[in-house]
Amino acid sequence: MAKNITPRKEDYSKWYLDVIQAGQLADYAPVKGCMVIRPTGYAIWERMQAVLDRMFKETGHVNAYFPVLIPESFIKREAEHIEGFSPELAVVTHAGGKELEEPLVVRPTSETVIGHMYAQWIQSYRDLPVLINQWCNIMRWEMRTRLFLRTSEFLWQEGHTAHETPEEAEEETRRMLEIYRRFHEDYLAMPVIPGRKSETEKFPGAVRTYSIEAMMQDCKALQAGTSHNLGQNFAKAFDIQFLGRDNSRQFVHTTSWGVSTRMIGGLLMTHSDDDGLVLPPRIAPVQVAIVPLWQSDAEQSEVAPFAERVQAALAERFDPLRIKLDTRTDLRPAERFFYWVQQGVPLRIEVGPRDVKQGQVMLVRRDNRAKTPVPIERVGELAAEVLDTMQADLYQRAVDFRTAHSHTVDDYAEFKRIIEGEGGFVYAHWNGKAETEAKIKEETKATIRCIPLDGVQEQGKCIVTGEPSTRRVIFAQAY
RNA sequence: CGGGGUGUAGCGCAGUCUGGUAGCGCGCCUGCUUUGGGAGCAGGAAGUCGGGGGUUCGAAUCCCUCCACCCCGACCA
Repeated sequence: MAKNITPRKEDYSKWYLDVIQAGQLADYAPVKGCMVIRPTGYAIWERMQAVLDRMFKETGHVNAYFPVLIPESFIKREAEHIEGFSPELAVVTHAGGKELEEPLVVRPTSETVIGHMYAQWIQSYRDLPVLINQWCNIMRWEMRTRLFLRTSEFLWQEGHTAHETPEEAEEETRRMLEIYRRFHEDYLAMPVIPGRKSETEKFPGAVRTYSIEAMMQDCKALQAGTSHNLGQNFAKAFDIQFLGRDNSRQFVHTTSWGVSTRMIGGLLMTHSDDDGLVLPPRIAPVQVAIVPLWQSDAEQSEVAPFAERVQAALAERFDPLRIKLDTRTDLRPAERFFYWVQQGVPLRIEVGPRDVKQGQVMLVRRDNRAKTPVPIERVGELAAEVLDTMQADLYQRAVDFRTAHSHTVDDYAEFKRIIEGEGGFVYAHWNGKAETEAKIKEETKATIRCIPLDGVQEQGKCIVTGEPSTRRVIFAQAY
């Protein structure tokens, strides 16, 4: 049984790696900073993809694919973009046995190459909006890496849209942020705070960057998704012009938005415990594991068909591919139980000779280990109920955790005490200046996570300089 | 790039100071007993001790050199 249900804050990094190992999700690759995602880890990504892809399509987006190699000159076209990305580019200089005339950059993001294509595709306002998404891998040669949270190569989706007016672009940027919020809260059971990034933290080349910010179990913040209003910056750099309704040539307004395999890391650091993964039912690749128990052949002949009946009953209500019947005989029951615990499967159904006699099965929740005997006639219905409850409980538990570690602070000394102590989110007034932000980061390692969208207007004084401020921003140490 | 640390069996480590037959735990293989919460007993396989050079009768251990990785900063979805 679990000795520690919530991970210890000290050596949280080690705990995190242990969870990944326990769940057999990923390994470090031979190339520094890159990772191999194993089938169990990839299945989680596939679930995320499936749900998000549907949400994108419901909002009118379509998928396409652009090349992994980008001419170096493309990256250089937008001044902020090249400045932001050049330190972390991987560059191909040789191919076909000789040196290339122009080096090719392994995409760190695709605004440039997509902008290049949009310039050719878009001629008229009738061509707008363009609403394209791409599922792909990208590479950013980060100095320090961490499985899922920050690897040199990672999988993500990047949406790139082009619009006729600034209003439409802003609306799109906010719409996609809202989709990310819904996905995280409804599926991943991760409460997030949607907000705007400060100038310092925004995407290189963006006019405005929005993000959703989550709190991990060690009270550090994780930027879980971003949505950028790129204004006309990339349109001007790549000459994406169209003939408007008034017969004038205009630059389009573009957006980009993305979430990545980092979400898997965030999921682990939100819900998992010392025994391994805890996956919310709606995102879990395997929702139910049925573990039949028998010793003798006689017991097997009773229990096996009973377990299959359970499987069939569940298949009527759940995706059959997300139900596993664990008939392994080379592992003892305790080992099979623990295997599914480590994998984070939300619901385990134990079926033994005692249950068969009573016409029942035992439902066991992953998160709180609660066991409930249920009659086989109602197993599908009650399993679904337990999963719904568990989904809601996980979300509420995360909300409560975040609430317990959020503070409203007006005094810089207290600010420092909290940030350097237990950590968490600190809501404080700020004068809006980058130098103040830099000073706070320098002194406390805390950065402005976001300016919350639902923040209230109030008169206050900057926590450092005492200058007037009209709204609070969220400070936290971040991954 | 700055500061700190580690390279010994698949994984985690001891042994290094004080040179003398390569060790422990987990995992793996075989057999028996177990089996409603991470098994027990017995047997077994597996290591050019990060690479190269030097000192020595003899080097995982001492010296020189190179390499790799990890942690803390700067960078970041």
